[in-house]
Amino acid sequence: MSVQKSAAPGKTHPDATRRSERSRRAIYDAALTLVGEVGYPKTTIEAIAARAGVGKQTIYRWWSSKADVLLEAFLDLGEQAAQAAGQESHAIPDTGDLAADLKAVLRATVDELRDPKFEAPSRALAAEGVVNEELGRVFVTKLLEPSLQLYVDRLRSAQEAGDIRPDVDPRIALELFVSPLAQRWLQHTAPFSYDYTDTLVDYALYGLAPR
Amino acid sequence: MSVQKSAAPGKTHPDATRRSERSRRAIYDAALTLVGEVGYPKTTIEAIAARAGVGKQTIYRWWSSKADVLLEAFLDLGEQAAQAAGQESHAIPDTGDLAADLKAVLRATVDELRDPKFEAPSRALAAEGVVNEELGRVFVTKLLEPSLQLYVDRLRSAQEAGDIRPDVDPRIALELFVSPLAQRWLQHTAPFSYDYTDTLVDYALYGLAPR
Amino acid sequence: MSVQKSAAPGKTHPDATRRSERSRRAIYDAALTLVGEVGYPKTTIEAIAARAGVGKQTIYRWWSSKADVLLEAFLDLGEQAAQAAGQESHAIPDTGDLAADLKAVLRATVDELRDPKFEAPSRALAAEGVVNEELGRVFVTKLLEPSLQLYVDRLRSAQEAGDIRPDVDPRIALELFVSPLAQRWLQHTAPFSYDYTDTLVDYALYGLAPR
Amino acid sequence: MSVQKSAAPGKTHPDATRRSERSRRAIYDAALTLVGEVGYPKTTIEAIAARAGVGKQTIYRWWSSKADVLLEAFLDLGEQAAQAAGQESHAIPDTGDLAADLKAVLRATVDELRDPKFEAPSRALAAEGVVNEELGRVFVTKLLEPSLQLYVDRLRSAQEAGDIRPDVDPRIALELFVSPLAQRWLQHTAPFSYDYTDTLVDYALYGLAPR
DNA sequence: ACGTAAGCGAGACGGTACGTCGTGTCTTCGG
DNA sequence: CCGAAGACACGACGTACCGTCTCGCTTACGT
Repeated sequence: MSVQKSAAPGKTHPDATRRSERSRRAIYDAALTLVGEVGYPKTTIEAIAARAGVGKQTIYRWWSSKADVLLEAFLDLGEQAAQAAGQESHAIPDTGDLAADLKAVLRATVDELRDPKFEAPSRALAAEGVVNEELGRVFVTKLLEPSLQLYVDRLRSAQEAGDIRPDVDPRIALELFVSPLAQRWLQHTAPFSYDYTDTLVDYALYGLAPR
Repeated sequence: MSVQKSAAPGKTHPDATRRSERSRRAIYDAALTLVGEVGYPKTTIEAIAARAGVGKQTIYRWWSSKADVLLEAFLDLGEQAAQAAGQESHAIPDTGDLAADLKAVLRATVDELRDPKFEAPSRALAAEGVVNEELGRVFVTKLLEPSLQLYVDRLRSAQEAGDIRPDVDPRIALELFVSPLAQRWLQHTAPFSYDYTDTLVDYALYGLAPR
Repeated sequence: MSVQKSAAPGKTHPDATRRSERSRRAIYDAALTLVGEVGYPKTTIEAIAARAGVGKQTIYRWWSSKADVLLEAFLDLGEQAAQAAGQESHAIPDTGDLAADLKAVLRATVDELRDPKFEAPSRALAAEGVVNEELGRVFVTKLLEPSLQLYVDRLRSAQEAGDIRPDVDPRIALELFVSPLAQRWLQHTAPFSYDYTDTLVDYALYGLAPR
Repeated sequence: MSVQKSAAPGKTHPDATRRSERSRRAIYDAALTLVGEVGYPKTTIEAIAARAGVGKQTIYRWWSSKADVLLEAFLDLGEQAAQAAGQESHAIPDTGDLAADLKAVLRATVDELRDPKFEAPSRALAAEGVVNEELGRVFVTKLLEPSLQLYVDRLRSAQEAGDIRPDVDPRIALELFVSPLAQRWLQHTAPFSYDYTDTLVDYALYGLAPR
């Protein structure tokens, strides 16, 4: 996968120093636009090349598949957004009130998942990752886990403050409220709302059984 | 979508009474087999037709897409499995020990998700459902929700027994342990084990905060 | 070929006495109309059946091919025209002036060949006959030769009158003026006119060499 | 039609300078071979492509129809034969004896029409030309008329020599012996022989009426 | 008069070929 | 010497007809 940093053992990339930055950007833009317009399955490499004003070979030279192009385009989009947002931290706030902090972050996540600009490509990537293990691995590693790690950090801090039982595994704990939201979004099993995410946090923190 | 009960407003199906049961079965078998053998993306309608000994048109006559064929084939597989299992109830056991009951069911689910016979087609359908809302809707309605309803029933019973707080919404509550498992399976975010599902049940029932 | 009267040695026709005259007529009409409208190659048996309000099998029951249907339809058209024209003889007039008689008949032929009602089907049949020897044989036997025989008769009469050399073979002689006209019509090698057919008769009767 | 020289007003051909000569030749060969083997109607574009080891698209890129492919293949065959024959003139011999010269050429024509190598494709093209005016036009222009022009030349020479009446139109005169032969061949109206063509020349030159 | 067997309209079926589109490779040519 | 342009072999698409095969349903015999 092109995303890897280390040199692939097989055929290596051409000289990256001579690469046209112009083309790279145009391809990212075209790919994201097309996925938004016609959906992932109808987005073709030929169309991306045509829209980007680029030869097909220029795409095949640097990426191995449509999914690969889109994945890098999406990563790039994220980086750009991050830079645009300046140094605004992605860390989860730590006001001392764990429930409130988690609810706030999940509400922000709800908003983000509803942003149509991100929806089409991220949904496409998630779907491809379900079926294509290689891409899925990269998707999780590069995009998903870094986000989840923020929850791990906040939960550890809560453990130190005594708000979470010390024997709880934060990496599993975060799934109690993150995964339900993810599933509702991915599989349209049910709509989501602020109320819903708030409830998730309450249930997760205090459990279902009577205290 | 062929799965719909109501007559479609657009072009209607041909006379279903004259339909060849033989062909229908052969197509289901071929579709499931091929998805298992070469994966969903490389499964083509031409190959299904050839393998089933059927004209392509016979597929296009009754289904609107590859995804539609596979969905029905999978539904049919489920029905057959259900019938084969006779009246053996799918209900979640109710021994009075809620945690034990849930852990047992989730362990069984883990086993099922690992069964390669079911994995390829269900993964394919789930992925398609992520990106194709119409199919996703049917997938959820016909396959997912009926299974989830069983948890709702068991949780309600637990509420009556006083094992779950009465103000808890069972439909949301079940997501605390089902969705994390689903996400690990779908997105390969992390491997799953009996330990993991046991932990999920414990966290969900008793919460993360100190009691 | 269905046109044959004698029972074919192989599979025999179904009971002809129960045949639906209504369907037969409707099929002839539909076939001729369609050939006129969309041309022979785009005329399909399915379309003929649909247009005639007839099941496909009713066509396959009585005819062996599209060409066969059209041939019979055209023969029937000719018979109908003949009957409509009453007993008006098709014989070539014999006024005693051979050249004038031939010119008159050829002028009538020119008119007929230009009648669009006849053009499409007869052109289609002629073309099919070029490539399909079996049909070509029937076409020539049933349609072409009977017409040519009329010229043979007239030329023989002229031989008796001393207007044609007695050693001339009339069957060959008629081709001197009939075939050129046929070729111009069939192959669009050149347009035809009354002048042209008059010239043909003159050349044929008196030769090219100085007298 | 691809044969046209002028740029078509509609969609234009792709860049002809990059065209694969190899493919072109292989397609010609495959087309002619297949027409010879299975006949024109059973010759499919798919089969031509497969036999030629070529993608279907490469055929559709350069030709508009099966007939068009075959026409060019046949024209090419003629050109190759012409080149192979070197500068050997195609002109009709002029020994001074017009009748003998014509008889000789017609006898050669009879032989050529019987050559199975030429028969299948030329018959197929002629048939197609009967029904498809556009192709017919090209067929006549490129193949038929150039041959007929040779007769025009010889007849004019005969006129200068006084062997043909000066008021005779050579373009019409040649049809007296060429068209009958053509019709017998095309429509199987009757078999042909050297005797027959000899007779045609005699009748045509000296007429049917007593001298 | 009444089955019963045929022709009939209808149309689903297994196939073949169509003409188009996209893939990934390869070659040509211009900046 | 990279990159745009695009021709190429390949293969799947979804459609159109082919010719065969049931389906009921008349319709007309032959007992």
